Amino acid sequence: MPKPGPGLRLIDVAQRAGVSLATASRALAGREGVSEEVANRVRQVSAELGYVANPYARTLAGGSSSTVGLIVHQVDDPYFSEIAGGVIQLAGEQGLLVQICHSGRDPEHELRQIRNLIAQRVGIIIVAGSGYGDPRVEAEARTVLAGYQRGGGRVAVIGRHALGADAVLPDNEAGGRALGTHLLELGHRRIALVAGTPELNTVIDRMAGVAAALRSAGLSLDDMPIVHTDFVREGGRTATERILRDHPDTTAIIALNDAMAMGVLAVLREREIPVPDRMSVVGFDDVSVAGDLSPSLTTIRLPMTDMGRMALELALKPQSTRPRRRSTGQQLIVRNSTGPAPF
Amino acid sequence: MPKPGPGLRLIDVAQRAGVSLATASRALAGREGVSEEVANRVRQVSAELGYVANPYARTLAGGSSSTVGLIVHQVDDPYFSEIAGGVIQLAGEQGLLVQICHSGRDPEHELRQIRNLIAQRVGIIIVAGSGYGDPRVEAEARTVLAGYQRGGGRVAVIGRHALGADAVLPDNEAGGRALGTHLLELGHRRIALVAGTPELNTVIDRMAGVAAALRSAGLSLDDMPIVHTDFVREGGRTATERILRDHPDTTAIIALNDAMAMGVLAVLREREIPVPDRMSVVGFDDVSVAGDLSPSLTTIRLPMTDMGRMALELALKPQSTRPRRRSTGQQLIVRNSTGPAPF
DNA sequence: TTGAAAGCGCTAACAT
DNA sequence: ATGTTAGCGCTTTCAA
Repeated sequence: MPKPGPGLRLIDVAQRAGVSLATASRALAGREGVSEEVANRVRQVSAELGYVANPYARTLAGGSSSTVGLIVHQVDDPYFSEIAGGVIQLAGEQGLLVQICHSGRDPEHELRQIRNLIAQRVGIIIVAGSGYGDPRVEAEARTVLAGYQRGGGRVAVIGRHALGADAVLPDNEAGGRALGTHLLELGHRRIALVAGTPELNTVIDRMAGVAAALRSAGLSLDDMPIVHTDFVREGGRTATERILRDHPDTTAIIALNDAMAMGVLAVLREREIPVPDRMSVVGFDDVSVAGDLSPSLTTIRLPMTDMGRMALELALKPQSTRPRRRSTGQQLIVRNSTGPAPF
Repeated sequence: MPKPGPGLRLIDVAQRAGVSLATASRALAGREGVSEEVANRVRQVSAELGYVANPYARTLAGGSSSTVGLIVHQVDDPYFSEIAGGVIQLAGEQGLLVQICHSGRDPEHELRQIRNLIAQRVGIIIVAGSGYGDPRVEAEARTVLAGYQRGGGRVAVIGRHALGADAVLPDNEAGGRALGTHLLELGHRRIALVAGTPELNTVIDRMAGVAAALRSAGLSLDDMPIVHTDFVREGGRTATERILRDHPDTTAIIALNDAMAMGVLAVLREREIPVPDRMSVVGFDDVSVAGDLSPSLTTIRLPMTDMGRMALELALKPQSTRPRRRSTGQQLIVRNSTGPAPF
């Protein structure tokens, strides 16, 4: 609908520079086959005129698309909004535009979004958010992305290993272990796990870390109550209610992300169960509000903004023969939601 | 770079359906000039084949671009991430893609982003975030957007009136008044204002509301300490420190957004100043964590997600002769950060 | 090193 | 109601 905006076309630049369309194109794209002198003149004229290529024409003609597609569960979930912030930041520096869409943590819907982005001919796709334990669920996405990559598209994923693409991997297992160790050191033995739905890889990995920590202390995760609910705040609420009802002697709750931890804290506050005096609570992610909660939350810090940047960085490099992997590191942040076991 | 993805073109659909390119185009676009019967057949075939139009070709040929550009201060600021969530939600329902970029609350940078989006030929531009009191600062953006709209582009803004476009306007003044009234009713008389930078319209409007409430009680904002700092969490911290130092007898602090309120609460917590017993605190926006803070925050609720949806709704309607305006409503949410004045 | 010309896949006049 | 055709602005062979 919008008419030619600036209305400035490459041919205008070419004419002013006294060269042909082809030469102008080559000069601006920095391709070779143009003398330095002519190339400079063209670039100069282009800058003076404030010329910006029409991306539709460019892409249609076979040039590469300068937009990156980003799929997140929900942008208004702080974990994802921080990742998105990182992607947008770096994209801005590189002159790229970012298209964001929601997967709603639904593999079907996610697949649809991936297809959509491919149909939109974005040049880069970044998929953020946990993968699914069941490989069949992701098989199709993997296939589609493989085709896309074969066609020259670049893909990077955050927090999933099974997609055959460059990956930024949060240290979920190490983080889980750090949380478990922290609580054990405080003397807790009756620890409940507020976990997201068990199909999520993130949940599986974080649980494995906790299990490892328990094992080192001669304990087993199998003896602890584990409640699987949605991987969001409300899930944390539900799970906590169930734990308080079925395992009233629990002294510590591990929530596998900060969103769930917020739900946990909310229920404990309503029931007037003192944290950490009667119940310790830990989260995972260290979203930016974690330190402002009531009480401030002990959690594992993941560098979400950097993870977004890293993913785009990977995608910006030429494709490698084998998928690259970058792990993020993690750090235990002890705040006021954890204390010694009451008994 | 990415090759034809599915490689499916409109002509393929047309052939399979046994019609011409033009007919297929008309049928899929829902334009008239095609018999119901043929149109259905084409749509059927298209669906079966999983055809998705190449948006670059479509836009280049003069069709309307199906992407909407959204400019926010920062996506990882909850206020904006919720707005973005609303926009993306509705966009998804409409089959549109959303390109997000950051303005960084810098008018120059914002202007650059607007230009960029126009150059990218997006069909719709949504600008979220406060405008600037000084009309000159926005004059250029206004001009650029006017040109864009003349060319058929659609624009909607959130939280600013001076851009000559359809606008979603938060009830900042009414909200400010509600906050002032609430504190006055609790008996507070020494109220300090933690305000964002005074160039922001949002700040000006919210302050005006507070001033009105005070006036109704025979008081004046001029007699209260007002500290202008950055409109973010850190600004709230700085301002609070200054207030505690210079006006130790203050009994209530009005922060003009929740981010600042979080900074206020953080400082009070560190100084062990009891909230609300010694100091009441209110915020503005009701970001989703407001209820989980320590203590939970009394604030003004704005329907951010809906505001995002509303903005896109406005932009989806054909342009009207005069800019449309929708106000959002607001609601005082009383939580645990406010209580009776201690003296 | 440079230019001319053939598309990329679609929409929109213009014919029929 | 349907088909034909001329572009949209660019990249990229292919010639010169």
